[in-house]
Amino acid sequence: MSKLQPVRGTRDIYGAEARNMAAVVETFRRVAGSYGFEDIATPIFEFTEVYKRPLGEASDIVSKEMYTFEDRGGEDITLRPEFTAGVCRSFISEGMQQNLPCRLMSNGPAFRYERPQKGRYRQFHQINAELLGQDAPEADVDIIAMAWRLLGELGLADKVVLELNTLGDKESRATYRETLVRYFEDHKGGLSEDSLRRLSSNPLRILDSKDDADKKIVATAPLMSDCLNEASRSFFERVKAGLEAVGVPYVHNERLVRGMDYYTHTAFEFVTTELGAQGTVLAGGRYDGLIEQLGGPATPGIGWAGGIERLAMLSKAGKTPARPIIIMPMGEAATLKAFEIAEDLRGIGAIVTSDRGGNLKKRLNRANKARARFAVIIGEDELSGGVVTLKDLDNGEQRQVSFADLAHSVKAGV
RNA sequence: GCGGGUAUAGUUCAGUUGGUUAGAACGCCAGAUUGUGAUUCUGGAGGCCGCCGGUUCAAGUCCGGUUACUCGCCCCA
Repeated sequence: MSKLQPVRGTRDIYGAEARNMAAVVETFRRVAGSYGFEDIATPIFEFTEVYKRPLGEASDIVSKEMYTFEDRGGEDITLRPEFTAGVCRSFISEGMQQNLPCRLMSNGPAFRYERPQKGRYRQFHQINAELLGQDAPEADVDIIAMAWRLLGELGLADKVVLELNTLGDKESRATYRETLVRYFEDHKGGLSEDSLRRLSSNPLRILDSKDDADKKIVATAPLMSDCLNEASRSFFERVKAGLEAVGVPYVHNERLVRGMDYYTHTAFEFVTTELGAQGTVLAGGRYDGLIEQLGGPATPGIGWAGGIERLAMLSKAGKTPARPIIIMPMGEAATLKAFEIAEDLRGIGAIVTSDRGGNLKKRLNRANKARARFAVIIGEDELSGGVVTLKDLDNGEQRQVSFADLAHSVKAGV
């Protein structure tokens, strides 16, 4: 008996989980707003080329994780696997270079065909921030400080560590890559199968390997910091100095690399040990060549993305909604009057629903399950007397209150 | 794509060395009040034991396959 269930790697989000995720998004929008970021909502699918080119043909995302299909018009379409490329496409399409810098925030689903795991889904949700048009390292500091503030407001300052690294500019990165490949070629015999594959596809990734044999070789591998040219070195120094000035703690992790090809200079990850293998909760970096690569005007950029599910699992920031008031009209005339009463109570900010079904016993029972604070009972007796019966569901006490006094009584918490 | 674990009621789980009508708790429904809940009492509904096949006189239980979930690898938010 195959049950009707959501597609593998997708799921229904409701209840406490939905509240926690909504709280992450709300906090993000408020915090990013305070740094001058404004909303942008780009389509959740784009022409495949938009993702393929910047991410790199050989990247895992492009080579095996994208949801790509041909639509009915024969267009090659891909569901967004990440936000940055789409936002940059939008920047170009809309001619935003006229008004730099752009501070753009967005949130929503992204799609990757991966094996699901705790904190990893095929449809997952991200918050995303991009700062376009500033090439100074202080922009990196701004955007990382914003992430740190967000994490703090989510109560995660103690659960998360900022790991920071630089990939250098194009030139430094190329030099390092060569140096590294040469080193690993000399130690080929000891490398794991995965790392041998990475040697040709993404040698920097080997630095991040969890294989014990690899780790030994990596331990004595040449460092990025030894291959940085002067410009890259001073860029990184200014990022670090800025972070210290603004009070964001970090650790320099020489082994931190990025999956996407388009990153340059600053790369960072906020990681936690509380989510098993999916420890990265928010990550990003600088991507100075990306917009040009997509065919736009050369424009520097830096941004990050945070996993909403992962942040929500850690922070549990969602609040249970305020307790409702439930109106229980008995009879036709009372039912009509109840509409008016309900609207009055909503007018003072209360959460109000009406329960018109079944006997009073059933309705009170349901009210109890709904965590209701008050029941407002209105039958023929009440109606003719111009009152309602206001019942406090915590202590069981009830009394008659006139229509005119009801809102006031409820507000006073009586 | 690769490896480990799990699959029994709406939910969380029991279920002996294979043995006949598969259980508990919570939840749900009804009754004990005709206009008074959350407590209490009584009763009830709800399971092709994930699916397919094999071994056996006999399978929820053993074996194989499959699917889903889950943990890890890969990769990533």
